Amino acid sequence: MAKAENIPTPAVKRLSLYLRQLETFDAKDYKTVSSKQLGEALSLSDAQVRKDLAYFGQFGHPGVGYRVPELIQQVRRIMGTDKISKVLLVGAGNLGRALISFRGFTKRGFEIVAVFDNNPEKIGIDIGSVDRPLRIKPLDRMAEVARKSNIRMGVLCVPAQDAQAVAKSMGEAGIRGILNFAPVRLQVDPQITVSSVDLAIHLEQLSFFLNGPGQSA
Amino acid sequence: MAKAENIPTPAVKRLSLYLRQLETFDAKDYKTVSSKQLGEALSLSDAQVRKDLAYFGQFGHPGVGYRVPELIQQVRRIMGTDKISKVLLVGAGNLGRALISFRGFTKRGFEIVAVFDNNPEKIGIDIGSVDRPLRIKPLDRMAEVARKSNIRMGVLCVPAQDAQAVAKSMGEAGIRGILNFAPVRLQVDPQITVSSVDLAIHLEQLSFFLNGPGQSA
DNA sequence: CTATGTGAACAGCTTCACAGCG
DNA sequence: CGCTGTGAAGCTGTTCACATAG
Repeated sequence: MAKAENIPTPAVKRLSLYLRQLETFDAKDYKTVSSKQLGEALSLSDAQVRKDLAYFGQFGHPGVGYRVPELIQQVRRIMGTDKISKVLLVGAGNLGRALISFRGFTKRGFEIVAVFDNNPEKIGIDIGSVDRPLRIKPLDRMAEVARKSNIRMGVLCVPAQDAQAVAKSMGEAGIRGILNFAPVRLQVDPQITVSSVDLAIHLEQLSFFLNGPGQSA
Repeated sequence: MAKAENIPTPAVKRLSLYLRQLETFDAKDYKTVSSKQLGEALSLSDAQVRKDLAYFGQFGHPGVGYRVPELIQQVRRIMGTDKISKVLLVGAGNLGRALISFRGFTKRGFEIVAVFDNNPEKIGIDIGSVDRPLRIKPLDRMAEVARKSNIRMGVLCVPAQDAQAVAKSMGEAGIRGILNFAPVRLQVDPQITVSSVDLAIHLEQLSFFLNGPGQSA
């Protein structure tokens, strides 16, 4: 019923959580699951779960709950992770290399297929797993490679001072979604979606709750 | 005026952003900055900036703006990052090792002082920078080390299936804030604060906006 | 009788608009 | 005058409670 435009952003975020939890239930051979069960596993109210899922369609069966494999398929389709998405990565530093080896991306339908860096000492080096190595390419080849392989998502893990420039290049290379690890607010064209992960900020949040105002210590 | 309890969570998150932006202005030798300037740099409204800062105290000077160095100090104090916080890390996999080498933590007042893993092949190995190596210790020594060094924050980057058990151990070791990279909802005692970073979910978010409903392609 | 989907009530956050201070 | 701090208004998201379907 809901037509994609009125869906609250928090609901979209939780959709990923539902998928993961559904997969866990599926692995345990649950055939159906109720909004209550799903909610308890994720610390959400049952009403929240129902309302969220209802934004995307009518998946539930009154008196029964949600059929697990069916809902998994639906959610994957909605999120576009029913097919594998090719991803490029820019910045072969510590974090970049860790992300290339990160299994979690592959598990959820993302494959890093190209790596770029502008450090001459890194270009040409193979990184990643031995069985499927990735050769680091110079940044100026990004547009060419992205277009040829039709890559539309990119991971950005270069130093903060380079991030804005690289984001611009990514846009010009046809990248439409950027996962940004640099601690800056990227200015990009409106058709490009940016999702930022700021590692230090998360620690600062913890610090606030531990050391901030209202603490006895 | 506001007494720490009524502060909206989003405002606390933005406080980190303000600090970072203020430091940028400070590096450019700005003496004062207005809520408008701060807001523009972070894509926030000026009213938002003023309201957020006002939750934590009266820092502004009417007709002038905010004095940059003064506000930096205040915000650091509020967040508890005016002093260096010791942090331990559990899980010396790819991500863990990348985080240990990550400069961003140090820059913002966090120092990783101990690393734990339960893989016998890793225990005893030195990782991190050559000048200040960290020797990987077995998990069962965590409580001892944490108490001796008075460590209250921890980074958790073990595989999903081990995360809950390790989180429990961290609680028992006196850790009060956990930065969790495992894709699970951790169940912890209420006095423990958890902040989770789920890398795959961020990519899924991008996928939704790129490949999800309402896309022409 | 069980569990969904959903309008209505509620809560929380953001924006507005302006009084007040330097 | 310029810019902050803040009640009031507005908006977005969450919870409630119930009609409805199996």
